[in-house]
Amino acid sequence: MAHHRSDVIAHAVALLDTHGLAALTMRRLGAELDVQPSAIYHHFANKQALLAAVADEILARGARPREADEWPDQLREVCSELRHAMLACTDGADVVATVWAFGLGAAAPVVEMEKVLADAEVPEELVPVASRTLVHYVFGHAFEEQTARQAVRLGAVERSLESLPDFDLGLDLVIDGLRARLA
Amino acid sequence: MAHHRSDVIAHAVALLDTHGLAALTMRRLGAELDVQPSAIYHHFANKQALLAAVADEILARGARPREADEWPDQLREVCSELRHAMLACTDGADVVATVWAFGLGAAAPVVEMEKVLADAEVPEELVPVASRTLVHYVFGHAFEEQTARQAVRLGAVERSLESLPDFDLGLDLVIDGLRARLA
DNA sequence: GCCTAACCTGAACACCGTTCAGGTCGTCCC
DNA sequence: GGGACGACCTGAACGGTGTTCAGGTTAGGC
Repeated sequence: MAHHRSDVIAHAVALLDTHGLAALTMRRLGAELDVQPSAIYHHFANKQALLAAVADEILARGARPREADEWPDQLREVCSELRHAMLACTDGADVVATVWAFGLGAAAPVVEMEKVLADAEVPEELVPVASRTLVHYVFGHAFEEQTARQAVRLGAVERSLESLPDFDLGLDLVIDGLRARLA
Repeated sequence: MAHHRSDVIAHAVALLDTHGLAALTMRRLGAELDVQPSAIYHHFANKQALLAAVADEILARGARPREADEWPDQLREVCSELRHAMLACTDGADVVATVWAFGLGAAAPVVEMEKVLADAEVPEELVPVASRTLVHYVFGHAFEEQTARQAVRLGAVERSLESLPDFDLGLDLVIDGLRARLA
């Protein structure tokens, strides 16, 4: 039975979630689809392109309605959605952050942040600075949390998970800095 | 002629810098040292341990004297040193950030940041939040800058490098947020 | 009923990290 | 002088990896 591109993505996300990024192999994904590994190359030019699609799918699955009126809460909404979408899937932060850094996908959250900032009358030259600072914070926090949790689970390293700083507190730090810049 | 652990690290950093992370292979490193790949395992338990040592070496090479008196400038000094150390070596940000996230090394900058913050009478519960926010920002910014630059150089993606936000501006955003929290 | 496009096969290529039994060599101690 | 020991290395192998390619199958539109 023939598969579509979306089938491949769905199976890739499932494989990623259940067995982690290391298990997301062309061979294993092929086996999961009951297909030769080379068949996947009919749908994606290479593994990077597959991962880009996977990252976009992870973000799409985490979409939540927008409800806030004020820009600080709007930023919190976007950042929180981004964070939860990545944490909802094993190694999600790694995949999304890498794909985004390469400029291959996962761009939607940053675009939305820049729109919120522009609507809030943040000076034009400050918009990219603020959006990047926010997204770097969200990626860094999620990546560290997910990686540390996994390192502990695998027993690779002894490290207290209690020391992980609170997400919202750090986010408010950046938002406060932005607010101070607007006054 | 027999090599020491430090020889292996030096050659690994050189290989990383000249040909990038993808070329930092046990086989290639062995060839560079005129030695079988398996010989490296006499010095390091596995590649992760090698990379941890490489990350520490990258940071050590970027060390610069401390001159600032006030805590905001002290933070800028530490962050700037960390950033430049990573950018000085091809894929340096990737290596250092990954090693740090796994808790295998590259911890010195964060320790120093926490000391600066504690000495500045930042509330105890805010110290880890602030240090993590800063380090996530520095890692994220450096990683994006290095990755984007490489993606463009390889022609993998069309993307303007002009849109990269200024490092110091974003850093000041976080420091301002911290300052507001102290008042 | 043919043709085209989508989808897939199966084998191969050139790598990768890692393991292991064994070998060499210098240094220290008796 | 001789033996033990530790550091360092060999060479082959194992079980993976992403990717390529010529060719095969099959479903749908004209």
